[in-house]
Amino acid sequence: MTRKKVKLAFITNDSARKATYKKRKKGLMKKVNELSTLCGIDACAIIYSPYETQPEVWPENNRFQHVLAQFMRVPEMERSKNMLTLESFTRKMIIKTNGQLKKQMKENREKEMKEVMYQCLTGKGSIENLNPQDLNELGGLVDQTLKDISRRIESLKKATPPSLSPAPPASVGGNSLNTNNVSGMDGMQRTHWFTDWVNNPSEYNLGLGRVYEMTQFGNNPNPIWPNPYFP
Amino acid sequence: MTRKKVKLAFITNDSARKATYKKRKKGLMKKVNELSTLCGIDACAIIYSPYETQPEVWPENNRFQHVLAQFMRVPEMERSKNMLTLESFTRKMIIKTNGQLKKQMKENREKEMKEVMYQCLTGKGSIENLNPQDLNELGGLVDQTLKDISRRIESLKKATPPSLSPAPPASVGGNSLNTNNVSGMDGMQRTHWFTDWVNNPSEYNLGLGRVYEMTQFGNNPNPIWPNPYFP
DNA sequence: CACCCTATATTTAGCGC
DNA sequence: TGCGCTAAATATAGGGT
Repeated sequence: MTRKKVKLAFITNDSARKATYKKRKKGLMKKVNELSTLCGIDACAIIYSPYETQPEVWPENNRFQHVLAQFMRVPEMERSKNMLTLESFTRKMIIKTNGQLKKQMKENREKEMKEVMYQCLTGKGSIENLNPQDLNELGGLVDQTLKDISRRIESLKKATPPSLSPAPPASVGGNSLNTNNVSGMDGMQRTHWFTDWVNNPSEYNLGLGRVYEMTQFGNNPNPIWPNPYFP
Repeated sequence: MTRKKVKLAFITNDSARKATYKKRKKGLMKKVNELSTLCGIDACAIIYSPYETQPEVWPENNRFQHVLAQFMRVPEMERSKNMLTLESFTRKMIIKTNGQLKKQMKENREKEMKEVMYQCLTGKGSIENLNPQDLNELGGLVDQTLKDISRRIESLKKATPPSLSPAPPASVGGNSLNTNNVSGMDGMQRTHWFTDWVNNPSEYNLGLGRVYEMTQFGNNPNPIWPNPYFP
């Protein structure tokens, strides 16, 4: 594999150029969105490519209107014509994004399930309003987790026979654990995304960044048992 | 150091937000330029920030005109007003870029000097048209290089007493060396950049990417002596 | 062509000055 | 405020499917 550093120059190979175009356009759009979100500002990008019949406008099309309108007063008529362009673009985006969404929803479901389990263990939630299927899935998850715990206990027994608890730094209220692990739920993406997204499809590719594995349970490199959060 | 993964959300801390804004704006502009250059297409970005009085338009302002004009027919008057905006923006850019340029020119000079030396060694060039200062600098460089070579020879003597030449793979015409090293000059940026740049200041930050060290001489991790290019 | 994968290249948080 | 630095986080080129 020759992952070389490409020179900043026109790519002559047609297919390579197109591939790069697609990858980079996506990256660029993401960046524009990030900048705009992180800093609470308006920004937009316009891309003219031979690969698309419509100019690729960007981010958050509602904002785009705002930005551009502010930049140069556009006659009403022109503006409405613009709207149409954006609509078709958005429609395409929705199709494109569908695949990602599906996968994401599956991952999210797993995460939610884990959170439910976690909540139950800490007495902060109940399973009363779960439907049969959910309960079934939750059951499987609990089983798996118990197995993981047993395994962990066994390995600890072997490693440090006398003390079963190499106890973490310490503990009133259990806030001693690395916050990154315990409240790792922060990064969780919920299924109601879908609703948000339907209402605001302008969130290109759903703003789905990389989704990180939860680290509370399972075979993570940083197991956190013994865990002060456990009663 | 806690280089954490920032959440994609508005940064509340004012100074942090501004810092991020600046860094990311720069990155974004660079990306727009790269996309446009690599794929030979027109693209632009517009950023509205509270940190600047002027909307931050972007890349290649001449192209920008083209793109935007194509996107929506702008009345002549509006367009010229726009020009003014872009001009002031460019002026600001020039100042901002000056620092980088200076540093870059210095690095470039060093690289050119090395190339001259290299050319001389391979009999492809001469020092006849160099001025006194250049010659002086070249002399210093040659001295330094000779010292480096001696040091390298000494270390090789110690390391492998019998054979002074752990000779690289092979050699008709010396094209056996890793092309990345020998023709590493490819990436060299020349001083006439300055001229190009003056004529086309729209090349934000001069398109100066990271500049890589040459690896032919000096204390690099991959010394290439014995070198078939040496007579 | 659209995706997936992964070795590398680039970008950028968070710091210290 | 801005800059340089470095560890991490991300983006991507090339190659497969």
